[in-house]
Amino acid sequence: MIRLLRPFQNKSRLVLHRCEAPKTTTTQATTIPVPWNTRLRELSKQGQYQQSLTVYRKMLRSGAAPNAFTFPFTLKSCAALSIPITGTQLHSHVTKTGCLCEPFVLTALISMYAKCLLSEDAYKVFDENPLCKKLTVCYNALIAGYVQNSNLLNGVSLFCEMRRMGVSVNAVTMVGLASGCTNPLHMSLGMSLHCLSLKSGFDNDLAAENCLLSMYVKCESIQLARKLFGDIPGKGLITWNAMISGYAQNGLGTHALDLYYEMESSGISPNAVTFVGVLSSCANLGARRIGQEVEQKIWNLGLGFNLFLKNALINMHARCGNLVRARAIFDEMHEKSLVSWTAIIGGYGMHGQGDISVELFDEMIRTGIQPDGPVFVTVLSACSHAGLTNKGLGYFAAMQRDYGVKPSIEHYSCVVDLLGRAGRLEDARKLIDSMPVEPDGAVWGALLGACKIHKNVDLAELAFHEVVKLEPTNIGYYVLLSNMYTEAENLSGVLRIRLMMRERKLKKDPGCSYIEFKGKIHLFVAGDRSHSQSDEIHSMLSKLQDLIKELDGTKKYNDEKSDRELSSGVGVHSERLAIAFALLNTEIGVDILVIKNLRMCGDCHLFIKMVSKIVDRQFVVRDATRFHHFRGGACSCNDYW
DNA sequence: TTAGGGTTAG
Repeated sequence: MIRLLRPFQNKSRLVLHRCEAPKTTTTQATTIPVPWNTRLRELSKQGQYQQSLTVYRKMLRSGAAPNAFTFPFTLKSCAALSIPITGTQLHSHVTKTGCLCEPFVLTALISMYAKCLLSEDAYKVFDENPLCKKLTVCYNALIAGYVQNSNLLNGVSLFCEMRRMGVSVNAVTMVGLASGCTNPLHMSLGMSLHCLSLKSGFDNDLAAENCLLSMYVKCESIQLARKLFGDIPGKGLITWNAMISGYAQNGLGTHALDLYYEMESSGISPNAVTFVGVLSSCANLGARRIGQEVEQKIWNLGLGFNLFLKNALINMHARCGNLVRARAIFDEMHEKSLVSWTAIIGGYGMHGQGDISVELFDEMIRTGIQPDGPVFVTVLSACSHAGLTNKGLGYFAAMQRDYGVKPSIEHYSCVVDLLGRAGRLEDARKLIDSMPVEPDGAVWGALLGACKIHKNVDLAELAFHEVVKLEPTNIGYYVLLSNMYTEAENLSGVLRIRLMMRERKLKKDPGCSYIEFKGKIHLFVAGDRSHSQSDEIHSMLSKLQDLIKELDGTKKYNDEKSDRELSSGVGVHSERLAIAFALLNTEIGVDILVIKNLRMCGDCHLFIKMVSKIVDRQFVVRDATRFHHFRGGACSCNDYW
C-alpha cells in the first residue's frame, strides 16, 4: 500500500500548466530529471502504475504541489491497481487543491471509484458536483463505471437521463454501453447502439467500431460481426484481433486461422493478443504443426514471456497431444496463474492421467492459490475419466465448505458422470433429484452415457425421456439409446427411436474425423469417397481388415460388426478413413493424431487397437471428450460408446 | 471517459 507521507505542505494556488520538478538539492527529487507531470504521464502510458504512485509520493516529499494535470495519472494508477484507499486519499488531495472544478479530474475520480468496484462512491462524486451533470465526459465515465460493475441497467438509465438533459452523446458513450452487451440477451440493445452509431457518424471512430464488433462476438452473432468487420475501412490491429478471437471463442478455428493468414498478408503485424486467439484455435482443431510454427514465431518475436501466451501454449500442446511440452512450459513458468494450473490439470485429465491432475490440484492449493469454479470442473472431470471416484467426491464436498465455491450445474453434471462411470447409477440419480438447481440436458446426458457403459436400459430410458425434453434436437442421445437397444437386441426399441427421429425430422449427424498433414487439415466423414486418395485409403483399409482377421485367432474382433455397419448405410467410419490416410502418408516413427468430433464407438476402438499392434505405431485419437492412446494392441482407456 | 487476450463438464 502506498502511504502518502507529507501531503500538501504547499497550499498556494496552483498554476495548472507548470507543475514541474523543482530544482532542489534533495536526492529523491534530483533522481527524476523530468518534470513531475510529464514523468507521471509517461509511467501511466507505460502501465507502470506502482511506479507512478511512488513518483507522486516523491513529488509530495519534495514540496512540489500537485495540480489538475497530476491527478488524472495518479487516479488512473489507483484504478489500475484497484487500491481504493489510496484513491480516497487522492480524492481528499483533489478537494484540498481545489481541482474538483476540472472536468478531467472529475472524470478520473469517477472512473477510479468505478474501477475499484465502488459505483456508489463514483455516483457520489457525480451527484455532488453540478458540473458533472453538464459534461459528456462525466456521464461517460459513470456509464462505463456502471457497465464495468455489471450494472448495465443503471448505465442505460443514465444514458436516457443524459439525452433528456440535452447533454451530447459521443462515441465514447456508445462504447461504454456497448461493452456491457455481453450475452445474446443484450443483442437488441447492442443493435440499437449500432444504429445510433451509424446515425451519429460514430462509424468514423475506430474504437467505436471495434467495440461494436466485439459486442456482436460476445452476443454470439458471429455473422453480424463478420459483416461489420468487412465494412470497417481502416482496420487496425485491434479490429483484426477482435475478429480472430471472436472466431476462436465461437469454435470456428479454421476461420480464425484463415483470417490470421489474411492479416499477415495484408501487412499487419500480429501481437500477443493475436497469437492467443490463434493458439486457442490450434488447440481446438488439434492443429499440432501450425501450433508449433506459431510457437516458434512467438519466441522469435520475443513474446514468449507473456503469461496469457504461455497459458495458451500449455493448452495448445496438451490438446494437440504433446503433454510433455505442455508440462515443460508449465514447469518453466516463474509466475503461474490459476488459468495456468487449470490448463495443465485439464491437459492431464484429457489424457486419462487423472492421478497427476489430482497431484497438481493439491499442489496448487498448497501454494495458496484460491480455486475457482472452472478449475473444479476440470479436476472433477479428470477424476471421472481416471476412475478416481472418492477423490472427486471429496473435492465436490470441499468446494463450497473449504473454498467458498458454490457448485454450479457444470459441477453437478461432472459428479453425475463421476458416479455414473463408477457404476453408482442410483447414487447419480439421487444426486440429480437432490440438486438445488433444475438439471439441464448435460446432467441427464451424463446419466444416459453412464447407463450405456453399464448397460442399464431401464434407467437409460428415464434419462433419455428427460434429456429429449430439454434438448429435443440433439441427435446424439437418440443414437445412444438406439445403440443400447441394438446391443440388448431390442428391435422394437430401435424402431421406436427411429420413428421418433423421423417424426422430429432429425437426421444423423455424420460426424467427422480429421488429421493434420503438412499444415493442411484432411477431413473425412463416414463413407466418404471424395478424398483424392480415396482408392488407396480403401485398399489400405481392406488390407488392414485382412490382417486383423488373420491376427484375431480368438475372434475377439468380430467382422460381423463391420459388415453390419457397412450394410446400415453409415459406411466406413470416419476415424478409420483418417487412420488409413495417415498410414499412407505420415512418416514411420511419428505418432499419429486423429481428431474426431463425436465420441469414439466400440467398433472403431477395437479396430484401432488391432491396427496399432499390426503396424507397431502409436495412434492418439482425440474425440469429443478425451484422448485415447493406442499402442501395441492396447489403449490407455476403456470408455467409449 | 472508450475498443482486442488464456482455463471449464456431458
